[in-house]
Amino acid sequence: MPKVLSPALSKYSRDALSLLGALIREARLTSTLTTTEVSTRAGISRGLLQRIERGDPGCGIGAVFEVAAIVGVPLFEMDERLLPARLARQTEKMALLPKSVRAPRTAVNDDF
Amino acid sequence: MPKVLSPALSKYSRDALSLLGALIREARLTSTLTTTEVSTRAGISRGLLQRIERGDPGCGIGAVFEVAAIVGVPLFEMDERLLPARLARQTEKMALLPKSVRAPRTAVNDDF
DNA sequence: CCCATGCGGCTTGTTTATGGGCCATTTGCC
DNA sequence: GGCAAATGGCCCATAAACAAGCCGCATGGG
Repeated sequence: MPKVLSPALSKYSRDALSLLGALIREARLTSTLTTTEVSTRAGISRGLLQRIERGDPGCGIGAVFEVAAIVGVPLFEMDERLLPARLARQTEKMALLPKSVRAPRTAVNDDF
Repeated sequence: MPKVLSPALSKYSRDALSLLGALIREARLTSTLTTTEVSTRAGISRGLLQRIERGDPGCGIGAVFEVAAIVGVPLFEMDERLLPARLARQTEKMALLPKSVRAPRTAVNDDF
């Protein structure tokens, strides 16, 4: 018995996935790199690269990011050099907020 | 006998993963949502959400994007409403480039 | 037009992630 | 300080991703 079918991603997520895949494919073709080339560099199989370019939600995010990096698709609309600094800043911010959240009465309970 | 250990992601990818996880966690805490809350809404387990916030490369990209969407982390530094149009434009562009690439002599063979 | 080659899809076996449970610890509100 | 709740970590069974190899078809250069 199959079970209920994965809850289905939101349209936003699916669109984002498709877009990322398309950007990767475009970057690869523009660079004149074959699927074999890129997949080998990324340390993944050619089949997985195809799924990534197709926008398959099941792909490991590590593999996707790695491929994006290889073909030159910026992950955060941000230069590669800036990322470490950005991460450092973010990490600092994290220290300032609470480690855990407290139950808000009931979700959005503003009936007063 | 194990095998060689996954090729290890590039620093860029690892940083990007960590940053995304941190952004998600920040957004969740800011919204006062518990891990259980968010994971339930995303249709994933609490454990997976924890790995996502930790920046685990093995997480399915679909799950990560879905969580990001739920807590409100913009995937492409772009408003949710703009995504479909952006995807459409990209899709059009894709039609214009070659479906396959031709072998570049030999990698970067410009010894003339 | 012909051919080499890139590509997409499929199958199979194995590795791996995921879900669900549980516990110990930390955290923040009262 | 006390306590309920949130978090993080671990284990196990199952489902799923992944690699590898093969195919025929499409494609673009010569």
